[in-house]
Amino acid sequence: MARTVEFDQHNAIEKALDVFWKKGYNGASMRDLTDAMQINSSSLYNTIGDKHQLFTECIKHYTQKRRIFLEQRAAGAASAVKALEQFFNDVAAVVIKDAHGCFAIKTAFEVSPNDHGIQGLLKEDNDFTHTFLCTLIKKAIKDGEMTDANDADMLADYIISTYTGWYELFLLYRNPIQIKKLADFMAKQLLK
Amino acid sequence: MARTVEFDQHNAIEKALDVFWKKGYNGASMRDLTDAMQINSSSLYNTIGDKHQLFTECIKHYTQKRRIFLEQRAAGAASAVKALEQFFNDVAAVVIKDAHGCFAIKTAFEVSPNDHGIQGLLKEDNDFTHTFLCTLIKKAIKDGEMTDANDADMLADYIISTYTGWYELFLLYRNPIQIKKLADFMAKQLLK
DNA sequence: ACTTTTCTGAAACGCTCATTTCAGAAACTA
DNA sequence: TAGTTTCTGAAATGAGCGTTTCAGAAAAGT
Repeated sequence: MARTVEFDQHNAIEKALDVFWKKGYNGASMRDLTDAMQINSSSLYNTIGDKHQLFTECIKHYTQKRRIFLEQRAAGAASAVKALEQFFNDVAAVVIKDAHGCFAIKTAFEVSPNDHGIQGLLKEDNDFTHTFLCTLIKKAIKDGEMTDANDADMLADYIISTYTGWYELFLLYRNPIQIKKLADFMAKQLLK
Repeated sequence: MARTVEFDQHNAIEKALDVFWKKGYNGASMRDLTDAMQINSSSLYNTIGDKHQLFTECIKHYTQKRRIFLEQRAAGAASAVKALEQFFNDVAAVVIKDAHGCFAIKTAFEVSPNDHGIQGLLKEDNDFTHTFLCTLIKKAIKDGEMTDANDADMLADYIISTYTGWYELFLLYRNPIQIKKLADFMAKQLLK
């Protein structure tokens, strides 16, 4: 036996995520990344791998974190409709908080059209959110809290596609009130 | 006097736009660009300028083209609601057609958070679409074709933010039927 | 304490990046 | 056609890119 890895991989990936999030995949240099991670590039290549593998880990880290958050939120809700309302509020709050937009959405536009591996990871992430929303919608319909005039799959896609646009608007205008209004409107439309 | 510029600047910018569209600002190299434009880099620097100035021209070119398209469409519609329906159909068709998503939206996520100049151009573009939709919505309300329960400004933002999400979904799943369903649902929600 | 294994830091790798230079070709005027 | 101006093409610039190398430091087992 001999010495073990010195740096905290989990922590280093979080630092790398911050860099990729701010600068994008192509905009972030290995120098930027190793500086933020506070490790030498040889250590990086010996453990995680090259730039693309590091990016993949960052995507996985980001999506898993969100997944855990969603599951916790759903567990604590009084009803399906309350959980959906909670979801809209959460999303609006996050949109307003993130200075550089959602990392997954950014990546969907910058990287995924030319990278099937990353595209696959983003699809998985999206599928999870889709299933999460579908379950809530179906439950709300069964409990008579929502009308069953539309199919749940489409409504879930609708919700997902709507808040993607909130990110774009907020990147351009930085107006929290604008986003709040949109979130309220969507909640009113769907849950009345 | 002496010789005049040999290459067609307008055409060259269109070629550059294609490259930026596909690869993004940071993903496109000057080599990629001059190859597609079929000019030498010295000619490029002598006329348009550096990479950033070229990108700026591409954004202007793209947004102006869309502006002209919108104005033509609005002029030929029978009523405000018909024009809005037309708009939804047009957007859905373009989303399905563009392999790499909307250039303006891509840029909003990749470049604008770190570049106020580009951000300003995208805001102008967005403002134009916003005003375009607002005018139609107000007219529809005045003509009794839409309910005036919500304010037109918010509804315009709502429409814009919704179809941004269609682009993301289509980039991930490439499913035209999914997009069509969302467009139909939005039209039904707003224009019933 | 010695050996063995593995990680680290600094330097170097070849390559591509955006940008500049400049000699000569091209096109205009007179 | 001669003279003038300006554009073009190829080559060169230095900096930065992602990645690899390797000597030596560090930590484990014996």
